[in-house]
Amino acid sequence: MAAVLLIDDDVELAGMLADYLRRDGFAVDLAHDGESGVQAALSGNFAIAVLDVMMPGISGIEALRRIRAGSRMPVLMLTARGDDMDRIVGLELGADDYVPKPCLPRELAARLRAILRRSAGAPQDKCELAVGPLRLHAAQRRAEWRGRLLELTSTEFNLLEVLARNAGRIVGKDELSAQALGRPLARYDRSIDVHLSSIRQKLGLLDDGRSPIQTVFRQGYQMIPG
Amino acid sequence: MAAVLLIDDDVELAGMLADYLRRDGFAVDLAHDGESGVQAALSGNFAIAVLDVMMPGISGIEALRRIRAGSRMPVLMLTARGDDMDRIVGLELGADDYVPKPCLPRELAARLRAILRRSAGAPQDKCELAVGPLRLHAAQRRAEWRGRLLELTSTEFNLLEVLARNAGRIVGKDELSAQALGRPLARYDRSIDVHLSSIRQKLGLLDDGRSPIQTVFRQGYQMIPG
DNA sequence: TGCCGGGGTAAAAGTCTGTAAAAACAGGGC
DNA sequence: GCCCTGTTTTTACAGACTTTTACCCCGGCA
Repeated sequence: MAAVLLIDDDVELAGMLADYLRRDGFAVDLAHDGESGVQAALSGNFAIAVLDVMMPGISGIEALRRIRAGSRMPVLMLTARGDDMDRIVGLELGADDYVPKPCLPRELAARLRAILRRSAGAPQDKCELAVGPLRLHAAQRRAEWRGRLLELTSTEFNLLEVLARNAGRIVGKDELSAQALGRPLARYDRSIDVHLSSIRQKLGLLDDGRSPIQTVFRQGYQMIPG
Repeated sequence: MAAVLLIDDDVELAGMLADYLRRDGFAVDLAHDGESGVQAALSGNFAIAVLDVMMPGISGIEALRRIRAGSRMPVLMLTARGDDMDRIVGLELGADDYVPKPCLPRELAARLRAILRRSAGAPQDKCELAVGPLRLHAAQRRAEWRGRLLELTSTEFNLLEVLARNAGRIVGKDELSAQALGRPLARYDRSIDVHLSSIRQKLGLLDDGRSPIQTVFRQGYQMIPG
């Protein structure tokens, strides 16, 4: 069934939760520290991650930030009760839900199912995207151009993905910054332009000699649909 | 980029949602009661409205009814969880989606994007436009004249597109400015004239030696259909 | 005829974008 | 901790695009 990644340093508690979830029909893998958790989350093998906020080493917040730098997978955070600070910071970083800890396994399972149901409905996630000569495997973060594997950095992939998902529509720089860089666009910020420049170099041209990503002066960029 | 109108009497919650949406790349304006919300929605300045069902004064349902009386803009409703009654009534009135409240900002953003994507696709004027020797592929921002690719700047393309969509009709400068430049026409503004001039140079003449874009003194410009 | 409000267009002025290169950052190994 | 390496952001400047300015023409009207 759904593959869940449970990231929690408390080995015993995590084990218990995992058992319950497995009995409930989930496939569960464990990570007991932030480092390996982030790595596993980015492997693309999980449908959702459950992340403990309080961990030695990288905190849950930091782990979430790193996951979000490379993936939009759903993340549910386990947080100390009433810890609003974390809640707000986490929301900005794009956590999908919170469950106060200690929690009832049954509630956790219910929330997981709710999130999965939601994200299955949202046309956002992970199938495969093809736009003209470009193919994106969002779940694996792989991109091909005319069948050749593209060597993109993480940010470049994010940008390309946002543009591809909105192919045919003009996407503003502010939106690109928010979605691909995870921060609002500041005045005089040229990051988007610079990354776009390198993406264009790596891609190449369309059959008619134009760039697959068009600049619309003062409005943004638009990927040409296929 | 996309302009969102958020109508909710809970000032604090609305403010938080607005902040999140702005960080996510939306342009957000707020209305804190139904009256002003409906008015703003009908101003035509927003791509989508988010409407709280529970409000003092006019309810969300009534607000939706009034908006629908004057506009077909997308409307997303925030509704108390499980409030099926409202859901059904709202659906009949033509709401585009529901999000249970309290809601996760991230989910709201995702749904907004989904609706906008849908409604961008719906008016399928995206396909091809042919006016005389001119062919326009709006979704690809591509223009051909007698089969040859035209090298137009962004603004030139916008102008040409507006004229082509209204081929045979006189389009006023104020309308051209609003649609192609995205701002109202100011006194002494000659931008339209200048861009038209360069478009004419890039196009060339019709078979009968006239310009494909005619000037109608004091009224505007007209593309010759055919 | 001479003035006036428009429009055509070249060129100046002001903005925005492309891109190379430097600087700042982050992760991994020692 | 410190260095090495690859990535992201900032900086700088050149070039492209848009808007403003200026000057010319046209036609209507007193």
